[in-house]
Amino acid sequence: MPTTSTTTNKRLAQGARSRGEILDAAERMMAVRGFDGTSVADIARESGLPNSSIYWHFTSKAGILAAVMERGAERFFVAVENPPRREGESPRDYLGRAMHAAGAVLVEQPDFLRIFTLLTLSSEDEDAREIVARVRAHGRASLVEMIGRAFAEVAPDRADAVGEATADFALAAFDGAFLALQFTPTGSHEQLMDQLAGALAALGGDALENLA
Amino acid sequence: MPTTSTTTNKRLAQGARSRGEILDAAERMMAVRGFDGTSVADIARESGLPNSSIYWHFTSKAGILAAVMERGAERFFVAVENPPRREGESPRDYLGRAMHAAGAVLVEQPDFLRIFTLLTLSSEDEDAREIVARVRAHGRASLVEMIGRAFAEVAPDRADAVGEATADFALAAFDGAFLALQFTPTGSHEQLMDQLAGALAALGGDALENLA
Amino acid sequence: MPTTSTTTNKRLAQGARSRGEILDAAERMMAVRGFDGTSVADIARESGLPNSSIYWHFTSKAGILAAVMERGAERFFVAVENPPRREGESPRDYLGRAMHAAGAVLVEQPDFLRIFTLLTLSSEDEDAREIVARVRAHGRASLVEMIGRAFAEVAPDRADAVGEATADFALAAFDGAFLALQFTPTGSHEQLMDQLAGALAALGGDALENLA
Amino acid sequence: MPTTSTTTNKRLAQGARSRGEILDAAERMMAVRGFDGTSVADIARESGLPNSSIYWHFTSKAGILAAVMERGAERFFVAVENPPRREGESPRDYLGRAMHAAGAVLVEQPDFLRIFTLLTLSSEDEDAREIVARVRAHGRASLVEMIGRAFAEVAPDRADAVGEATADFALAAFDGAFLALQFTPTGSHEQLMDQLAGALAALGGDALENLA
DNA sequence: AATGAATGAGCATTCATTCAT
DNA sequence: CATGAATGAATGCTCATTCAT
Repeated sequence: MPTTSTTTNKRLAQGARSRGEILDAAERMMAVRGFDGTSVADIARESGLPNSSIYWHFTSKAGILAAVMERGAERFFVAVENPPRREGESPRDYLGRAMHAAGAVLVEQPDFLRIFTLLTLSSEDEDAREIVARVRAHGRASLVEMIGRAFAEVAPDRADAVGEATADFALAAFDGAFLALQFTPTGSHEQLMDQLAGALAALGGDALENLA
Repeated sequence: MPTTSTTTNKRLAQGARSRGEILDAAERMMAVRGFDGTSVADIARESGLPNSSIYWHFTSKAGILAAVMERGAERFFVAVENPPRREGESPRDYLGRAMHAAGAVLVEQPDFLRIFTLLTLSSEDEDAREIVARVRAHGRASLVEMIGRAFAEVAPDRADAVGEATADFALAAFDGAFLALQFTPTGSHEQLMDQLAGALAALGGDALENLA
Repeated sequence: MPTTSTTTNKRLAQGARSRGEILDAAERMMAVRGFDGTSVADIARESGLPNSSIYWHFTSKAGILAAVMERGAERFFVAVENPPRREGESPRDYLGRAMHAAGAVLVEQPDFLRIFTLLTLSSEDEDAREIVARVRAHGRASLVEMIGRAFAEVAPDRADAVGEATADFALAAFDGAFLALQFTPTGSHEQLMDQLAGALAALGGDALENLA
Repeated sequence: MPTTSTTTNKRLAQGARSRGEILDAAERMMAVRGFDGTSVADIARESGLPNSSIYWHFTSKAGILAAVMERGAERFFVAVENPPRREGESPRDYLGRAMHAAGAVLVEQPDFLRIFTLLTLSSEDEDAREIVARVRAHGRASLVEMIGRAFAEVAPDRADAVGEATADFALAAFDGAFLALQFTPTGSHEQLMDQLAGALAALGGDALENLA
């Protein structure tokens, strides 16, 4: 593992570069072949570094996955910020805009999402489950906020409750859209996002009534 | 009159039983650890047969997966039959009933669906892709029919078009519901199915107007 | 193993046919891939019989080899009969004719000779060594006789001694010719045989003088 | 000035030593049991290194064979240098001396020659065939030169043609001598070499006349 | 900050052989 | 006369990991 001493910056820089290259290689390969299907030797070959150098930067293969996910989650969290609401905008219109923005992550970070989804399905590993839980919770929170913001004007008091009531459905549809895209890479995620916005507007309206 | 003696049949029957046990073991393990995470030795141990016996029944590890999927797909196709519509039933009500029935597969055949979803994400293999394609196509067709049936009374001429327009969204939401359930095994798939029915009723109504 | 009882001839005939097909398949494959390189499963596939049927006809894989060699040796012994001498024919001329005839075996029984040569090189096995010894001894004896016959007229009393003195060299050259042919299948074995006849005529002449 | 430190060299040297030991073990075993008859585990046991270490030094079992042959061919090429001719020496006498020297390789490099001959017989592999072709071509060229040198004085203009005309026969006899020695390890290769010299002197004389 | 060499455990697969039928 | 099913031992090879340098 790298020392934190104040040796020449060049070494530090080179170290960081190598680390990044390993993570890039690992992310690319694991997205395609999965965690088990990607060997440390594969990552070494892909990154151009010798096998053993990987163990200087990471303690284990699982450690690489953890680092890939950590970096990916960071980027993901940055990307899923909801847009501000425009005055007078209907819930349906806001949801359309926000969902469209959120959908960008489907095509911009497919590698991260593939590994993430694979992890959702196979994680017996404790560390992995924790990351999955954190990312899912964050994604859900973002959807809760999005839906809440959509209904903030028409029902300021019950907006949050509406978000809470429909977020799981929204998250499921979002996940499913990603899955569909994996199988049909040419598919239109934009139509799916738009339909999801429509669905949430309707479901939200229903929930609003039930909460009355 | 069969020429094969009863003694021969006994031998054959035992062979078929062994084959089935191998498939059971493989399905169970691959659903949990994935294809790469499941070794042939694992399957052997789980099925109680020696490693080499597996190769009497299947030509390769990939062949086991293919057989697991084939058998699973058959069972799946049997299970996803849509219920008949009741007279006077609203689209929303029929969709609620049908979706609820369809949702049963989520808890009844989780192993098959796990492997199937894993395969959707990682399949570079040609044979695997073909099975995935077949099952997805069948599932989608079933949803098209379900939605069409729901709107058959209110718009006999445009019912099929409505199904076609919303099936991809429905499929995505269905997939996503399964995914959510994998991460939160205690979650309520019934609520998700009910919300999906509501969403489809709304989206279907919209589509109906656009088609007018 | 087959019973020797007087059951219907049909069964016996079928048994013999199967046995022969196994031997044919084994000879073909072992000539190309060697003994170790040929699996029982290979022979089964090539002969069209199930794996286990082979063990009804032969006790072991080594037993198949033994049978292949036995049959091959029989055929070989039939083929290497030397032609009779013509009156007044010079040693060189007779050797030319006889060597040419003997050379036919090089192209007519290449499979047997390949396995035989392979066996010469690798045989640790006792049974194999014995067969090799028998065939080599027979081949050598045939050459002794050939050379003896060639010189029978010019030196009736020392002809056999001449054969004895040059047979090892003749055998070596013969073996080497076969080897060369394996590497260069298009090569001319006839020229080699003719040169061998010339060489033996010369060496025989020398030997004749030394024996005087 | 080499940049590699002495400590690094130590590591490298040990690696080279291990590689050599693997080759030694492989050569020894393959000469006795053939390529197929020698397992990687055998080589590992014989060399004292674990199975997996062999794969650090070589990419495959076939790669080991290739390396064994490469090294063996190099040594072989060094060993088969023909001696210079002495003034006034007869073709027969020179051939006797040269053939005797060449025959040394039969007892000094039996392992290489065994593997080489085995390869001649069984090589379907392309790389193997290439090495066999190279070694055979080199050996033949050496014999051409030997015979040419023998006749250089008595027929300076036709000496090369004589070599060319008899080299294939010489090569065959040489191969055959090796083969005979494998079957009868106690046999006298020296007598065979001497007879081969005699045969070549005679055949060469004939060829000389035909070329006149 | 890195890396060449090594290693024990495990991988998918094939082996020669057996045996109940 | 024949064979479907099975099996323990081995096959060539890859795995994640370690460590001296």
